[in-house]
Amino acid sequence: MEVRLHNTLGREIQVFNPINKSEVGLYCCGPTVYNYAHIGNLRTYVFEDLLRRSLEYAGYSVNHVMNVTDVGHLTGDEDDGEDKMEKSARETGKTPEEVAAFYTEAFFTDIDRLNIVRPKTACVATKHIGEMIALIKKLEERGFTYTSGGNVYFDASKFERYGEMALLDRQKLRNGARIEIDTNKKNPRDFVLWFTKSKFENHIMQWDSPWGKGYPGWHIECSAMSIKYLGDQFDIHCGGIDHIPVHHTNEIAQSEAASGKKWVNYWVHGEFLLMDKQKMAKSAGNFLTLQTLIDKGYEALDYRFFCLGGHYRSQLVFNFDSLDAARNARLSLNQRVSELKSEAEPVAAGNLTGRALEIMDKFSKDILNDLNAPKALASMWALLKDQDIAASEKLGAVLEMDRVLGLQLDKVESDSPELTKEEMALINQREAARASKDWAKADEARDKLLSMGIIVKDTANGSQWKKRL
RNA sequence: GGCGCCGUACCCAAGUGGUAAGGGAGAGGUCUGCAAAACCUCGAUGCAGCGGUUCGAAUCCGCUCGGCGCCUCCA
Repeated sequence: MEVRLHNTLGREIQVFNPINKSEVGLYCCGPTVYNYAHIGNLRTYVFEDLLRRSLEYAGYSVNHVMNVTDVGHLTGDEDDGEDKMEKSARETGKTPEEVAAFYTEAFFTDIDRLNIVRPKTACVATKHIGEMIALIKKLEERGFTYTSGGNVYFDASKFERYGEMALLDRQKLRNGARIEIDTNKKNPRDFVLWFTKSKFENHIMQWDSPWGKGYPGWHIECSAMSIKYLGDQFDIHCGGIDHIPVHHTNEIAQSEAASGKKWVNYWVHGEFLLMDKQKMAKSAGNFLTLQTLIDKGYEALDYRFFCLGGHYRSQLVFNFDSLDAARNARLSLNQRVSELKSEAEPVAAGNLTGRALEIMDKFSKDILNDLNAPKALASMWALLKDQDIAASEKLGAVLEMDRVLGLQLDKVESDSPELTKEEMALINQREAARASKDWAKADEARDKLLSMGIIVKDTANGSQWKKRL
């Protein structure tokens, strides 16, 4: 099946053609583990998971690599010049290593709860300092660097296509609009590859290098690690839209300057989650974590479902009314799947026929056309609500869809639970009360069953029951 | 100041030239002892506003209004 993706290089939807027909190289920018991920960050990982699952759905094997940044970089707008990792460490009384370990674990807990498939390789920055130094040396040998004020800089003027993806040439950049200008730079677009002159005192995390003891610049780790695990040319690199102008621009410059080749063929970027019409950001203090949602009684998958309701390239407005809508919709979805499971065995995806096959094909076409999850979900509802499709076909199709959607429909229990003796006794008591028209007693039994998680419904064929999902 | 983008029903949200997907909430109905669930029906003659192009525009162009992001912390 053909996959189409919006490529930031060229700003258009393109047919995806991998370098290697069987395996796709996919690099996703990962977390900086100095704090919890917020749900805006997690939206991007849900999008990347949708991308990975879609590629696998289309028949590709995906070599998925993600970095874990445990080297701190500069803090926020009210920058006091401190390293994020070390700031967090100081505030919590831990070492940077302990901080990294704690938030790395928290991050993977979150993505597991969201049913995001873990990357095949999660590479840690501090374990790849050697590769970073080697890459900087290569850039130095090829004449793309200079040293100033003790730091090694990338000379952007030496790389002709600098800023091409971000369309920087069309912009009249306002230098230092938001940050302090580094007077060591020859050109505002230059960036640090290796620091030896720390702006901050007593920097804990430092390594020996040919340029002196110090630590790497922000961008070099992604280039060094992606090249190590995926080669100096690979298929897809993704991340948040905010990375286009700086981080990814600089990554492209240093990677292509080092190899002399085009580095990445497709750049795919996810849009922001908005909170009260503003971007959700740690620095703005308006962020929510997944755990906060769970503490409020939502499930992680409710948030995943919410994310799938919007297209990854559109800003998505978060509020609790919308999250409630997602939760209710998912509850209804699970109920339907549960009922289908009690009625029939799923038809294998390859054996779908008729209307179910038609809907399945539309679903595939939409999801593989730049990951249009909202359209795909509409197909899913069309399938489930169709009166003429057999339960076995519906179940087979919806489970196939869930390979991409990742809503754990395979784990939904069949809607014919075994009851305990006590529960069964209550059912029988209620039936007896109903037979003698003792409605108060019957309702009491129903309420008690409900409190035990059993929903009773009366049909023409007698009472039926199901577990509350 | 420059650049990128958005404005679709009560809410969220698809739709980039052919006559408005889907979800949630809501209303009415069937069924029921009552519920619940399920199912049926209803819901924008309209896509921020005003012009223009076109046989035809939410979709293209212009202007106006409103909003978001970026311009080296950022998903």
